[in-house]
Amino acid sequence: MSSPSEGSRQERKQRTRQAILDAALEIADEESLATVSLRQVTKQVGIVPTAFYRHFASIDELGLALVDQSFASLREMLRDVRRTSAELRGVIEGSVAVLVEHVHQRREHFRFIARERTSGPPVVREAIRHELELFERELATDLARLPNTQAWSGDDLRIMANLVVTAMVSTAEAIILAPPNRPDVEREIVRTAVTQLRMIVVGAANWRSR
Amino acid sequence: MSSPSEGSRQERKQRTRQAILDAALEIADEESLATVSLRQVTKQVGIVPTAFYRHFASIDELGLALVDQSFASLREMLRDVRRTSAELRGVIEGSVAVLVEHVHQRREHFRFIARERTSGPPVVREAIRHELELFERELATDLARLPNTQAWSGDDLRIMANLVVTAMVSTAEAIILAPPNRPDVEREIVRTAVTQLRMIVVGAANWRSR
DNA sequence: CCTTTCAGTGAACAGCCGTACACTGAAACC
DNA sequence: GGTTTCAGTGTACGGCTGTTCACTGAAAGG
Repeated sequence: MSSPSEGSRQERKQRTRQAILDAALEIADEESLATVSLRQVTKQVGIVPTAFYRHFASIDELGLALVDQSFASLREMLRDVRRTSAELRGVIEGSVAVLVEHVHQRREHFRFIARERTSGPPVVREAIRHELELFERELATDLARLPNTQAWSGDDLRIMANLVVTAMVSTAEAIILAPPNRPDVEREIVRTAVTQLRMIVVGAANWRSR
Repeated sequence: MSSPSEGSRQERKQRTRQAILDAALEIADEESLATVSLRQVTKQVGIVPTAFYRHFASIDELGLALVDQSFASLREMLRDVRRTSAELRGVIEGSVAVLVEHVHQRREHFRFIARERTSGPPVVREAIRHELELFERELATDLARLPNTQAWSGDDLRIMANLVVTAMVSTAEAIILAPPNRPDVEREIVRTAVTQLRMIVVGAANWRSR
C-alpha cells in the first residue's frame, strides 16, 4: 500500500542516484570534490553508507557523472547563445547576458567545472580538460561565422576560441564569487566581460588583416 | 659535539618551518591543500605530529604562508619581465619567455596559486584573490607605459590587465599540465600565448582609438 | 653555573574514513 | 504463485584524522 516512494524500481533507483549527485555537488561546493566523503553524502541523502556502491564504484566515478551533468548545462548555455545571437544585433552583449543568466541558474555546475578543472582527482581533471577542448572547438565553428573571419586559419580560430573560453570561465568565476543581491557589482563584471570580448574580437580582426 | 643539525636555535626552527612548507606544497601538488593532513606533513618532515603546532596554529595558517611564498615567486617574475622588456624589442615574446622560464623554475608555486584560487580553504582563496588583484594593479601601471595607451582611462587599463593576467594564468596552467620533455608541445603553448597577447594589445589599441 | 626557554617527544583520546560481509524485503519476472 | 533480482540495511574492521597533555633535554640568558 504505502511504498517508500512512488514509481517503478528503476525509477526509484534513478532518483536515489540523482539525490547522491545533488548531495555531492552541494558538499563539494564548500571546498572541493576531494573533501567529499562517501559517508557525508549518504547521510545527507538518507541512506546507509554501503548503499553508495549500488550506484557508483567510487567517488571518482561519481565525479565523472558530475562532469557530464555540468557540461550538459554548459552546452545548454551555448545553445541559448546561438539562439539569441541569430536574432539581433549586439552579439557580445547578448552572449554575456546569456552567460550571466545561466551561471545564476546552474551556479553549482559552473563552479564545479571551474574548481575541479585544477584541483579534482586526476581522472576528473582530465575529463574536464577534454570536455573543455571539445567546447572550444564548438565555439571556434561559431566564431567562423562572425564577420571578417572568413579568411582565418583554423589555428587562429582555435586560439581565439581558447582566449574567449578562458575569459568567460574567469567571468563566470567572478559572478559566482560576487556577493548576492549586488546588481552594481554584477553590472561591473558584465561591463568588464563585454569590454574584454570587444578587445579580443576587434584585436583579432585588425591583427589578421595586416 | 654532534648537534642534531647546524645553526642556532632559531635558525634550526626556521629550517624546520621551511621543511614543513616544502612538504605541504609537495603533498598538495598531488590533489589540493584540502587533502593535506597535518600528520602526512610531519611524517614527511620527520617530526612528530604535535610538533606542527610549534610552527603553525592550523593548516589554514600554513596555507597563508604558502600564498606569501608563491606570490613572492610571481613578483620575482614580474621584476624579470620589467628588466627584459626595457632592453629590447619584442616585449610580448620576451615576457612570455620569462613566464615560461619562471613556471618551470617555481612550478609548484604557480600551480598552487592556480589551484587554491578556486578550491582552497576560504581564507586561502580570499588571500589569493586579494594578491591577484594587487598584482593586476601592478601590471596595469606597466601597461600604461606601452605605446598608444597614454589616453586610456584607469578603468580600461585595469580591464586589460585583468584579461592579460587571466590569459597568463591559463598559459601557466597549460605549461604545467604539458608532458615534460616535449619542446614541441611547449612551443605550441608559447605560440598560442603570444598570439593571444597580440590580439589583446592590438585589439585594445584599435578599439580605444575610435 | 644555575635557571629559563622552548622545539620536539610520546601516549592517549574520540571521531571519521572506506570497505567487507551477510542480511532483508519488496518489486520484477516467468 | 513461486522464484529471482537487487536497492537498501546493519555490523564490524583497521587505519587515519586533529588535538590534549605532561614530558625531555639542549640551547640561551643572567
